[in-house]
Amino acid sequence: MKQRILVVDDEPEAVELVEFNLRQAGYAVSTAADGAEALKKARSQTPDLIVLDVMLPEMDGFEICKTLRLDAATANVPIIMLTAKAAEIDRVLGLELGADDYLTKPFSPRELLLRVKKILARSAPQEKAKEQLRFGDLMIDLPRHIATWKNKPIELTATEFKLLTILAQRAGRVQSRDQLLRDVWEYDSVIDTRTVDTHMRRLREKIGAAAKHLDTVRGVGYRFVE
Amino acid sequence: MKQRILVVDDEPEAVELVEFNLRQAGYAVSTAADGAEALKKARSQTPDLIVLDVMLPEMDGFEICKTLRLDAATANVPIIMLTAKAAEIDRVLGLELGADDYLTKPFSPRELLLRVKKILARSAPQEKAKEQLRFGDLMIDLPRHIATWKNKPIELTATEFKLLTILAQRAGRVQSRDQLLRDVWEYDSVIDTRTVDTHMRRLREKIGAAAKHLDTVRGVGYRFVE
DNA sequence: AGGCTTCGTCACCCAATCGTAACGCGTTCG
DNA sequence: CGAACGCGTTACGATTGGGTGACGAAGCCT
Repeated sequence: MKQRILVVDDEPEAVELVEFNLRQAGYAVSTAADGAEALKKARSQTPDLIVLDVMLPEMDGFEICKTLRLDAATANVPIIMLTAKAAEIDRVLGLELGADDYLTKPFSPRELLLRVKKILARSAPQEKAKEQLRFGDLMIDLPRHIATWKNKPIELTATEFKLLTILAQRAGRVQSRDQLLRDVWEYDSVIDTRTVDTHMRRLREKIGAAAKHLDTVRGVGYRFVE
Repeated sequence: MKQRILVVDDEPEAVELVEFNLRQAGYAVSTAADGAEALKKARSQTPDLIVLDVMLPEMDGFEICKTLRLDAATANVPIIMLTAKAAEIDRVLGLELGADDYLTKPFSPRELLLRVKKILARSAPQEKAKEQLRFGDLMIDLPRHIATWKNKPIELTATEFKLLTILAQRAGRVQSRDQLLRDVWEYDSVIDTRTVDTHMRRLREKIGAAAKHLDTVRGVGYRFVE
C-alpha cells in the first residue's frame, strides 16, 4: 500500500513540481492550496506526511502546523515545511512548532525526496500493527487498555473495552450478536445473545457522545461507523 | 548531567566556533582534528552526538561514519555531517551512510543548535529509559538496584524491585499476570497467578505514596501510570 | 543450628461486574 | 389495524476478581 503525502502550496507550479516528483517516487499525493483545505484533507485522509509551504494566503504555514498538532487525529503526522525566506526566524519557528524538517526554496526535487524518504523511514516502524485506533475524537489504545474521547479518558470494564475494540477493528462491517459473543466472550459461550444488548447499552452510556459511532442494524447486529 | 558532543573538524577556527556555541548552550564538548582521534574519543567517551566534518585529511567523514556504525559501542550515536560542498551527492551519501542530519557550510550557529537540539530530543528519552527511570518523586536506578521516593531509599526485595522495574519500563501499558510471571519470574514458572497479587500488595505497602502509580485494571492486569 | 528475611500458597471477604429476566416502545408484517 | 418482533432500558441476584491477612517452606546470615 502506497504511503500518502499531502502537499500544501498556493502556487500551482510549485505544487505540480512536487507532486510529479513524489508520484514518480511511488507515493500517493493529495494537494491543497490553502489552510482550510489543508486542515480538512489532513483530518479526513490522515496522510503519512505533509509538505507544507509557509507562505500561504489567509492562514500561513505556522498556523496550520499549530492547528494540526492540536488535533489528536493529526498530531503525529510528520511535517516538512517549505520556506522561500532564508530568514532564520522562520526556520526556528518551523522546527519549534513541531515540524519535522524544512527546506528552503529553491530546493532540488532530489533533496526533497531525500528528506521525505528519511522522515517516512523514521516514522514507518512506529506504525505498530494497529495498537492504537483513532476515529475523530475517539481513541482506543490497546496496550494501555485505555479509551479516550477528546483526550478525556473513558472508564470501561474489561468486557466493554473488548467489545468496543472488536467493533472498532471491524469498523463499517456489521457484526452479528453470535459473532460478537464468539469474539468478545471467547467461543464456547453458552450465553444469551441478549447479553450483548445490555453491554452495548452500558457501553453507549459510558462513551457518551462517541456513541454515535455505534450503529444498531435491526435484525442483524451492530456496526461501528466512522 | 550534561550531554556530551564530539566535534570533529581539522580547521581550528571552525572547531572553535562550534565548540563555543555548543558550550554556550550547555553541552559538554570534546573535539578531534582527524579520523583517528575521532574514532578513539568516540569509542572511549561514547558521546551523545557527533558533529562530523566531511573534509578531513587522511580518513574523510564518510569513512569515519561507516567505521563508527560498525562498532557496537558507537553504532547508535547520532551523527550530524558538515560539508563545504553543496554538491548533492555528498548529502545523499551522508544520509545513506547513516548520518542523522547534515549542514552545508557556511551555516549559522543558531541553525546548528537547532539541529543538535532536535536530534538529541529524539534520542535522549530512549537512552534514559535504560539506566534510570523517574516518575515525579519516584526514581528507579537499574544498575544500582535502588529505588527512592523523594530521595529517600525504599527497601525492596529482589522480586519486588524487578516487578516494579518491569512495570515502570512498560509505563502506561497494561501487563497481564501471565505476562508479569514470564518477565519477572522468568518463563517456565509454574506459579499461581495470584502470587502476583501478593507481591503487588507488598510492593504497594513498601513504596507508600508512590503506590498511586500502580494501577489495577480489573480483569486484565496491572499498569504503571505516570 | 537458630533466627531472620523472603517467597509462594491458601482462605476469606467485599465490591465491581456480569448475565438474565421483565417491561416498554417503536417497527414490521400479515 | 393489531399482533408479533426487535431492541432499549431497568432492575436484581449471582459470580468473579482482587485486596488482605496468615502460614509454612526455603534461603541467608550470623
